[in-house]
Amino acid sequence: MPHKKLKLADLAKLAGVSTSTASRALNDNPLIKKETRERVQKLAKEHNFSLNAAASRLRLQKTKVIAVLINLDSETEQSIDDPFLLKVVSDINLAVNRQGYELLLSNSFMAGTDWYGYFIDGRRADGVIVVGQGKQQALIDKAAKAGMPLVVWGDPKTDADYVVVGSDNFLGGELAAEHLIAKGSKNPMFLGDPAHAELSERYDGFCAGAERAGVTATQLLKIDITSQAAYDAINHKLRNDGLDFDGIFACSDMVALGAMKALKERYVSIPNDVQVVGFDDIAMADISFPSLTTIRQDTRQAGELLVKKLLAQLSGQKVSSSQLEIALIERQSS
Amino acid sequence: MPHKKLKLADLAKLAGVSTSTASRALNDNPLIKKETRERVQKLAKEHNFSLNAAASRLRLQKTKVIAVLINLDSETEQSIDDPFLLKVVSDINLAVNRQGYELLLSNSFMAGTDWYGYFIDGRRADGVIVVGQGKQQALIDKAAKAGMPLVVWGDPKTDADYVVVGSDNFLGGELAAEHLIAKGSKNPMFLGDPAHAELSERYDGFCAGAERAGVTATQLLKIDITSQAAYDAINHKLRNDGLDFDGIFACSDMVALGAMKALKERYVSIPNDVQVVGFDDIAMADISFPSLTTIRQDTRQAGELLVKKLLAQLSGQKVSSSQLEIALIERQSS
DNA sequence: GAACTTTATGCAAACGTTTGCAATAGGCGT
DNA sequence: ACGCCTATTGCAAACGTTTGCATAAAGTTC
Repeated sequence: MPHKKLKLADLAKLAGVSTSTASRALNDNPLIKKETRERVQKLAKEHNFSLNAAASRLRLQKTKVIAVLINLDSETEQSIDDPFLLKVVSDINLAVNRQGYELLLSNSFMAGTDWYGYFIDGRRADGVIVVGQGKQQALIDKAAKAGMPLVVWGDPKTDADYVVVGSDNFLGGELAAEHLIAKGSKNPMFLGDPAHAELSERYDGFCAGAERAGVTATQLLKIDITSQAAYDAINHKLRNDGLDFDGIFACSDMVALGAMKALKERYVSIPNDVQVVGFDDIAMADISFPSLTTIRQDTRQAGELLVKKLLAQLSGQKVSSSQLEIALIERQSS
Repeated sequence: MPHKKLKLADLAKLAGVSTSTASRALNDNPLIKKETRERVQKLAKEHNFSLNAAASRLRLQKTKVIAVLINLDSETEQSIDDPFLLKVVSDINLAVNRQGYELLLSNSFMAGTDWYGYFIDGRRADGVIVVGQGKQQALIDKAAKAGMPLVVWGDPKTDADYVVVGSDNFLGGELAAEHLIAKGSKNPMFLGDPAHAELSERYDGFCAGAERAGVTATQLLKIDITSQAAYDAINHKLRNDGLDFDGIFACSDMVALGAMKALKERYVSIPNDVQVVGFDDIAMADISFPSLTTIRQDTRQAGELLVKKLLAQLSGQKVSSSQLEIALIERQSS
């Protein structure tokens, strides 16, 4: 039997009511007698009826869709391979669904530069969650100014007129520095690129924490934030400067893992010669050997909060940025 | 200036033409005089005009959306954390966009059990890509029988009446076995769970390859396919049986990494005492120490092919399952 | 029993596109 | 001048919901 597609009107006919009654019944509108409502709903289930979302959206001017815009750093079209970002997206997905919304996965390639037009005017989504501030702060600003319901995963200390949710990166840096020093490190080093908003917070926190713990001279090894770059940089540094550090605070776990590989290859003992602290707490942190001490970002709560704030905006409330709590997870690398 | 939302009719008025002409002009319909077309298009750009997707979909009965349905193995609602699956999704995303489609990220939580009704009747998507056959083969079958445009990422040897794209898992197993043995392994072991369709192929290939290379007695260590389970299982085995194997073919890189951690902790040298080969080639394979020899799955090509086949279905063509080529990437662990 | 309220339902318009068909205008051959 | 063809545009219907308003039936009050 070929699939016979029913519309609301057909369902209504089956139930012996008008289309309007059927519509209201499906929405559990108390205007309709309870008995009727249940009859219609039961019939809908039996026939696997589902509303035409396109028609519904057109009529309601609402999509019940949230777009997630992944802000790739690179200009070149390429897939995301940062496991942490993917984890964030995955947790957003869950939170979105839990609120009865659907998730449109997008990127600047599709959205172009006029995000408001594309998503909102185009009735593709009711609001947007931007993951990663990347280099497109200007576009985010523009969209926010146009009044687009918008929440950004990034550095919550960003001074902008849009809402940002992110971890307390400064505190994370502090914790890392204090931990390294408490574990005996005299020459801790920061590995990352303070040019990124979030990372600069981590670096500042790192310096502040170190100073407070009595270590004023911290090194900064500036690199692209990939594990490959970390690997190369540490190799290069060991060759040139020798082992003039005894602790590393890496700006992400992937960077930390890259650094550790270089250390291990050169028989630098972790944590005896060099202690390492990462950031994110991706799955690999626990599986690497030695396992990686790191600052955990609570992605589950992040997803929850991002969505909650976006929905609040949609219902007209004024919301503000906020920070997520973080925690140091101590493992073997320190 | 508050954002003034224009509809097609407004744009038409601006251009001094009728709505129908404007519509056709935007679609580059040659019925319309070239000059007029260009005028309308230019005007659209200037005013950041974008069509109301809801209205368009309603009228066209097409959404230009492809849904990606992530088939979680576990019953419990939880986020995906398998980096390989995420990579697949990410590459599908790119391929989808390249074809001018949008990507609806979904899961069984939203779609319920009547996928056809939800996605197709509900006009949420034109077709669905299922990632991971998981335990819901029945649901996939049902959707396929209902005539839903559908492509599955999984084991292409699956005998089902839906289209599957996946790697040549059998060949992967063979390559792994041959490589291990060529590198001197006498007692290679498979680490994984042959209950899964894809993994059973890998296991069968592994056995066949070993046999052909002259090793008839291969071990099988059956585990949940997580790195934690692998870690635990290897630890347990070393304690109970001692080191009675000298090669591991892990069913995935994550499993391999978990196993390697256990080996390293007990000072079993890789690759001297035990050689390890993984499967997938996730980013971590290269960064782990020692770096992991593995069978690379070409996720980029996978995304491309999945989308291509789905679109072919949409245009009424008959398509069949197909296998992706794989390659052994030799690194330090073997 | 008239006037009024309450409860339950139906009618019809509107959301913004796309497209078959009709219409207009100009060109050209006879 | 007439018919006919082509090129370009416009009219109006349709896609399937949702909802303000009208309606109808039934209950309540005086």
